[in-house]
Amino acid sequence: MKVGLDRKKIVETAANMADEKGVSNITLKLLANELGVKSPSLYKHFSGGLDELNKELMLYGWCSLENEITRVAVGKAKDDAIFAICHTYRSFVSKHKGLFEAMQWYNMYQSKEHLQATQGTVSVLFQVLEAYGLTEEQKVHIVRMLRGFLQGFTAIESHGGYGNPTSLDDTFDFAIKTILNGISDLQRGAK
Amino acid sequence: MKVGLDRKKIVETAANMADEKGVSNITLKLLANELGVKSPSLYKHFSGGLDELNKELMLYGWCSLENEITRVAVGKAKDDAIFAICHTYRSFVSKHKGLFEAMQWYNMYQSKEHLQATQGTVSVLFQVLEAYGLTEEQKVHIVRMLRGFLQGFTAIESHGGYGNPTSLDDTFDFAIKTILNGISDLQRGAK
DNA sequence: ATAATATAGCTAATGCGATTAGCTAAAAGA
DNA sequence: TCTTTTAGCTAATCGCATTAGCTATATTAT
Repeated sequence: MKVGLDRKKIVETAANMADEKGVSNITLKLLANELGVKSPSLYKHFSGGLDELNKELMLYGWCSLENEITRVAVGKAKDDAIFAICHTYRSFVSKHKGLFEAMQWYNMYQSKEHLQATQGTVSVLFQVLEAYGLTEEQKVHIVRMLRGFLQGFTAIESHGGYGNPTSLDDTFDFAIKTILNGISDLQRGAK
Repeated sequence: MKVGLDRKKIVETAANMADEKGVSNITLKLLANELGVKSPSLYKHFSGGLDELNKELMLYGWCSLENEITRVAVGKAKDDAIFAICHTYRSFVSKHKGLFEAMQWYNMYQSKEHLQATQGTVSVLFQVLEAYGLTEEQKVHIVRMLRGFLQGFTAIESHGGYGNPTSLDDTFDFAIKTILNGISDLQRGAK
């Protein structure tokens, strides 16, 4: 007793468990067990129970992704930076399938707090886009397209939804290149 | 008693319920209630219980989407057809947020049967791409990119994840156009 | 038409995990 | 040292999924 838990330790353990067993298979009982504690004790740290834990898991996931992305984008610009960010995103998802599932649940928990969750990641993208001399609106389109593609592609990939034997790496790079071309077109004012 | 249920009626009711309350809030109790029956009775139609129901929900969703997409693509070719398909996909999701959630769960249920679920939708896309004279591999890349973008964009949109006031319609059309440009580049053999 | 069989739906019972209530002892502070 | 907080515990409640076994309606065969 008096194990000395805190929210951080709990969330991290839950994140690992999510990656191992899938986020929907996390139970307070299992989690408590893993932490050497009984399940009701977790309410001392998460009064909102399982719901609150899932919310924290989501925030934790986006925060981790933001950190990885920010780190990899340091010292890179333009297409280089975008490539690096996209690859980091994809590899993050492949390493954290369970956590990524939780990250997509910012539906159940809609509020400013949760909209902000993705904000960090989004703002890194915006910052990189500064270098291209686009209008605000154009940047918004690009960021949204990138986010949409990244989330969809990685979700499908991590669920084994792409059946064809063709290389997924090639598809991924092709897609990024296509989006980068879209940026070029905007720069040179193509319709 | 002897209400005369069948799987179809149950799945359709569940689909509506998913769209109203969210797929995670479907309980056999509520569903049975809605159908004028007690929850254990549902096991006579779905021996696998809630799991099997969710699986059927997923299959039903992809099948519905495939139908809508196929119907709208009749008599259209190339960019026209792709635009129409994408818009249909997006509007399907906005009309069926709950069902769409279920459709994304083809992870829990991975098997050939479930990989086939998306197959119908995918093959419509392939068919449309025939007209562009691309290689098999190029078609695979395009289809994957389209699927990734469509799923990600609509998921984020339906969760209210795009916070900016800029028009989402514009972003959507911009993205499709960008992908269509990618097709053109492939045709003319751009690097 | 009648008897035999199958089955949709029901009630009662089980089980499990989330959550709540109330207790206790370790830790922090006056 | 005395008080207060609080992390963790046990016991109890609740709701929902699921199972077991019953019954009456349909269906099929005779």
